[in-house]
Amino acid sequence: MNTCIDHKICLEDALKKARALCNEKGVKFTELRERVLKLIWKSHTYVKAYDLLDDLKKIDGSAKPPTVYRSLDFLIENGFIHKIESLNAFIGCSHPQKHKECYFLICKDCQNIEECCSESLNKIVKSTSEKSNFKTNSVTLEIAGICQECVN
Amino acid sequence: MNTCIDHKICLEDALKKARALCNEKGVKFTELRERVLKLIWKSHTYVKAYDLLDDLKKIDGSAKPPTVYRSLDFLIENGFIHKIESLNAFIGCSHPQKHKECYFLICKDCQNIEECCSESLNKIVKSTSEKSNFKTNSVTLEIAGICQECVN
DNA sequence: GAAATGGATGTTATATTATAACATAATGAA
DNA sequence: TTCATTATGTTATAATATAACATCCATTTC
Repeated sequence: MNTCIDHKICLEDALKKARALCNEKGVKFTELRERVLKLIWKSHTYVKAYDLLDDLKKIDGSAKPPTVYRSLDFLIENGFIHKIESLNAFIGCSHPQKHKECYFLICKDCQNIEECCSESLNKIVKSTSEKSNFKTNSVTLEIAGICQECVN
Repeated sequence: MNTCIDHKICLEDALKKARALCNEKGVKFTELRERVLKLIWKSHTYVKAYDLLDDLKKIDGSAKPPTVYRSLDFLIENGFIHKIESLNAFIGCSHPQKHKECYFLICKDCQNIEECCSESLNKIVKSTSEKSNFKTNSVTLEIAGICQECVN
């Protein structure tokens, strides 16, 4: 369940964390990257790359696909956003400090995505795949359905 | 772990099951659809739509993207193949009779994909998402890594 | 058997998602 | 300052997927 009440706080929080982590890692949180992260955090709904591009163009008319995709790559690499594979879309990460395997609850009604972590679920997924003697590198777990708000 | 020894058997088995299920359901297993299913079952590695298209063109020079995508849609709808979201690729389903939620072990080395089912894992995923009062419709669980063969 | 129906396929065009390759600018280290 | 590196700009194109309309073909209904 999404606990966001004042979304300004989500946004500020995400930017603050990103700034801090970039500092810590010695990577650059450039104006462009910040802009893109802001646009992604406009809401809790997922965002498509070319919609981002349209938004960016309003600020900088010269923005082009690589402008967006490079920023997305940076933000993903550094754990500030996630790609939602089943939607070819992107969503802000709510805990980039302790970025690790998480899963996503994708509401088909309101397009909100909730990012969740479950240590026990992680363990079970890993141990299940290890039964097949499979060496796991990454797990994509995306659950589509209807969120609590929309069920009611 | 993939137990395929004689792949002809996998292929024949898949075709037989598809024929039987189409009969049962009263849907048409046309020549085109059979061709596409055969091409997908050429191996246990995942297949990309436009590679399929190239293969199809060798048989029927007039094949075009919709030719492939329509067959893929049919095969997915009827549970004969799966789409691998994290790869934009397709793979045959090894148990279309009792088609249900399964997960995929995707080897980044050999491109083989193993389809697995775990009733207990299913249950845990569902119950975990229900804790968020989320009404689950579909689960995408794709695990990338190195398969047993390739580890050795 | 003719006509009507609906599903499958053919065909053209285009939408959507993403990257390659090379040019230029900005930043920071030596 | 020069050099190296990283970031961004720019052009072009690759890769993935669907819309829309035409035609064909099988089945049924008369």
